[in-house]
Amino acid sequence: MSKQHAELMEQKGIKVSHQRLRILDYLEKNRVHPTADMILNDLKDEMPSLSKSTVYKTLNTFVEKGVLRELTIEENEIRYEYNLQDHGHFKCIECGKVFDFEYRFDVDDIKELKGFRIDDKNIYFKGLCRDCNSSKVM
Amino acid sequence: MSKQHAELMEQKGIKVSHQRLRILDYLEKNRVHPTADMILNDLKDEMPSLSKSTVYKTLNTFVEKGVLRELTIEENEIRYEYNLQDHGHFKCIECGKVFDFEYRFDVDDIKELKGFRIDDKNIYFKGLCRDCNSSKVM
DNA sequence: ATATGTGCAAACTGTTTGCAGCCGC
DNA sequence: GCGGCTGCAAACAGTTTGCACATAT
Repeated sequence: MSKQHAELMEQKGIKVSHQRLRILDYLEKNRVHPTADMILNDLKDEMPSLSKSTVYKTLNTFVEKGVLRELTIEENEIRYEYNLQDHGHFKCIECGKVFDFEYRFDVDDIKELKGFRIDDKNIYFKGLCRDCNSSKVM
Repeated sequence: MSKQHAELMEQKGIKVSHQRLRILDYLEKNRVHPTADMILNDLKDEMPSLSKSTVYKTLNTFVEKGVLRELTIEENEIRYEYNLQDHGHFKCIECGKVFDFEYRFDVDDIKELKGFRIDDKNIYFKGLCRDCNSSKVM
């Protein structure tokens, strides 16, 4: 919903613009952890003048202001997601899809990290998703 | 120890060469999860003719053959480590150091991943390490 | 002699930056 | 009219690639 997103931006001190709204709407709808390039390509159909630099700058702004989260799953690309809640990711090496999962991880148990301040937790697995795994077996 | 590394390479079907030995020795000694660039810079003092492409090609060979592990902590660089054992990483956003830690993570508990085949687990946190954290408090 | 590892430079890719022009308040 | 967002093109950085030469067996 554009209206809620406009409010969200104002709360976070981000100037509302057409491009920014569309990018945020896109990320809310397309929860596939897209890269900047995917976002650009998809939005270009409806907004032919949209530029690469606007997409990158916008995404960086959103990440800085805590509206989006950046994911490092592959080393050569940044993926973005709307879901700010703590959760893990699973990337299927066959079909390329990225799945979310919930986890419980007791950080206090880890003796090596006593006294550390943990700001950001990142957990991702790779392998075969259910569909790709079962079609492999057959 | 170069000799053990030479044997290891032979076991894994990697031809032994001077450059490859030195790079592997370096990674065994310098357990700081270096990037290709750090390795190149450090080794260039003793081996001025060593080239970027040799370092990259060698590291890729080692990763393919399972001698080294690749880490994705930052999205714009690949780090390498000699330690193949399953463990987590913590990167301090202040001093930049990367710490290892052991974890227990029961994957069978995760309902979203039932039926998935998990090949690779990757866990990394960011924040302040003990030293940087305590100097912040003061 | 042959196979393959090495080193140089150029190509590639995702991301960032500088700057002129445009838009909304 | 002003601030700042947008879009273009160029710059950048890490990585990969093509190719000629060097090297070891």
